[in-house]
Amino acid sequence: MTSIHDLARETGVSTATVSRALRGLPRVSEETRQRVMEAAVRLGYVPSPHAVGLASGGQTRTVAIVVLFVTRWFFATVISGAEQVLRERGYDVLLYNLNDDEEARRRVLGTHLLTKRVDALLVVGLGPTPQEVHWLSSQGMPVVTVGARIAQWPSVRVDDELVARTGVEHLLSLGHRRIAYVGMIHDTGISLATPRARVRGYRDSLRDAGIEHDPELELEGQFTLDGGVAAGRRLLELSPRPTAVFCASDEMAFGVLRAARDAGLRVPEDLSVVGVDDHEMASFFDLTTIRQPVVEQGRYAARQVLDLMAPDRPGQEEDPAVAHHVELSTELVVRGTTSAPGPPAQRSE
Amino acid sequence: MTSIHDLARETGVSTATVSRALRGLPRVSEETRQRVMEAAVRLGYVPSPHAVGLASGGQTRTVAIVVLFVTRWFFATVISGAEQVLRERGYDVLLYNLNDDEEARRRVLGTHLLTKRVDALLVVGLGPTPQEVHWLSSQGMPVVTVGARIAQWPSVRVDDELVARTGVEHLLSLGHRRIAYVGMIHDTGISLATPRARVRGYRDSLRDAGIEHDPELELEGQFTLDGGVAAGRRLLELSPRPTAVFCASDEMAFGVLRAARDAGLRVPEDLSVVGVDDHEMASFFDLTTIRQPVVEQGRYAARQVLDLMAPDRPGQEEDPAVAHHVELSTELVVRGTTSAPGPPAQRSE
DNA sequence: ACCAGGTGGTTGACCGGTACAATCAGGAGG
DNA sequence: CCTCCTGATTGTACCGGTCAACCACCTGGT
Repeated sequence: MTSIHDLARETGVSTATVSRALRGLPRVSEETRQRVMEAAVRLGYVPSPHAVGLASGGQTRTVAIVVLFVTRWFFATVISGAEQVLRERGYDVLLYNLNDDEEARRRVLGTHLLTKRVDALLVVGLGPTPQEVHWLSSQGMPVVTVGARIAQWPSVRVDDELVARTGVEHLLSLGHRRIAYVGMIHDTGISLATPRARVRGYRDSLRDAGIEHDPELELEGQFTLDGGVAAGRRLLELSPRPTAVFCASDEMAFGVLRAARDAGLRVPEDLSVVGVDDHEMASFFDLTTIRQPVVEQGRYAARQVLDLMAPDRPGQEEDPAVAHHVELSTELVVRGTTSAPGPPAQRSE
Repeated sequence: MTSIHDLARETGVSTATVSRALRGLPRVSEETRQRVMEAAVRLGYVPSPHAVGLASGGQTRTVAIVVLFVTRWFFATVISGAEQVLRERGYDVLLYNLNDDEEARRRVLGTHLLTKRVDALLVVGLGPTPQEVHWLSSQGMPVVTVGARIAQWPSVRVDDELVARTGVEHLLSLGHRRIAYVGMIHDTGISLATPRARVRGYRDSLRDAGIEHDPELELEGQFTLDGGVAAGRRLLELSPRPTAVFCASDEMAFGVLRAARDAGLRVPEDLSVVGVDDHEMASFFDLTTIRQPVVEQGRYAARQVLDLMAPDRPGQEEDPAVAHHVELSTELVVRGTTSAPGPPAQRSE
């Protein structure tokens, strides 16, 4: 590997001059700069990131993004939004895919990041434990969360409780009274703020409408297609059957639709279904859903991370002590999977 | 930030001893080691990756993965497979999402990677230009490709030509003669080996069956859902209509199914559809498809990358001069979207 | 003719570790 | 009692850059 010293020898100037020439700093004659540049290209010179980092204050120009599942549409989309704005600003993205592995989570949040390979951290969809929050803060690591609200850190999210209320109230307004919930009920170890807020919204809406809470109607869906199918099946075995289902994600809603179809039920006549996300396939299934801006959440979070790292920019006059929580708005998209409940006993058998 | 010097002062030993104590090297008394460890924890010591890298031969323990679209199921899944095995071995993943941006591709493959932030490179789904190949090779960068075969570099792929043949021959064997192709026809700038091989396989199968090649039946699908819908629509306006479609990806196949449904056609009676991938939603649509092992391709590629970086391991007796090309096997999964063509003129109008 | 000030460039001290040669203390062996 | 050996530890030269201080030279004002 050719180093800056080789270039210096080659062009007959000092390493300092080479360094400045290459970085376009002043105090280098145009002629020298040309010579250096030429030599750099000719010898295929590439600066060592380690040396650069060491010498100039330890920046890595890298941001870590921690997600639960890269393969899930929501996460992949957030990543894609964030990656784009980070790359535009010259930052690289280090990806940690926890894959629901508690052990991996511990290592990543506890030890690996601490190795300071990274200037900042973007946590998507999982709420770090207070311990981890404390640890990362004490290391001076700038962190932004997406989908979870930690007091100390800026966050970007949607109002998950409102999301659930919107969905459930849509169903209530159509006349449904027996409304099921498919989502995540029990924590699987990795604590998720989102599912919890959504159940809460669901329950509150029902309560506000004077409907008693029926634990039988709350099902585990794991936020996956298959989880949705399984939940859907169990749901349809109940009697009386619910007339509507609110699913905490579109993917689970797809699963429920499938289960309904398999059971020979008509949607929406026999069963209304609402999802959350406006997944790229939602319109495909003609699914009524609560749309949330996903790429935007990624973009926004990335910008917050950048702000965090460059605290003093002109025109920014905010109190740095107050973490900035952004809540993006959501929107009910009514499509074909919801309608008023059909006549209660129209099935033949 | 506390450095190794602070620890040395704190414990009253030299930095050299601290370094060895922390890394578990011999020639350090157990007692000293304990003292150092304790101090490290107490002061929240974290070694600087830059310093480590600089001092010990410039390794970064980071592998870059370059993909076209993180949001696409195939890519996300490959990433997830690769990330897992890399992380197990202590490597981090730097993600570059090209997002079909020719400019970004140039920067990443041409300049950014060269900054040597990375020990190796995993390229998924795009074939670097000969120039880029040469450039990266000359920099001594280990590269493995997924889905494209570059002579100089190891690769992991499926036989895309065979994939297409399998699909088309399945349709031929059912009696179809007028078979359309939906995939990518024209390069969008970023050169893709996969789509090209699949068209080739499609054409060859038809030729072998003595069917003349009809350019009207080859449609651009962009490998997306929407692209599939659009292609499907155009397809169904043709007359005579094709009786079957081979789609180069499941996502496009979903789109075609949608278009068919919208047009009031029955699948498979009026139109047979075959996809490629066995996408997680394929069984959902009851789609006949050619399954390819996706996570495995990621895993396998990651292992190859690791081998490339650790050339001499016991039990490895291969010729290093010969790049290793792995071809994983695929499998036709027959589901409900294919059948013999229906009676040619059974439609009423 | 002399000094202020700007340009083009050099030197050497870091940055935070690693690695290797040298040192040192404390038995074992002769 | 001296030599040799061994395990523990230290000193210090790197690794490949950046940065501040310093220098020589030239120009122009007075």
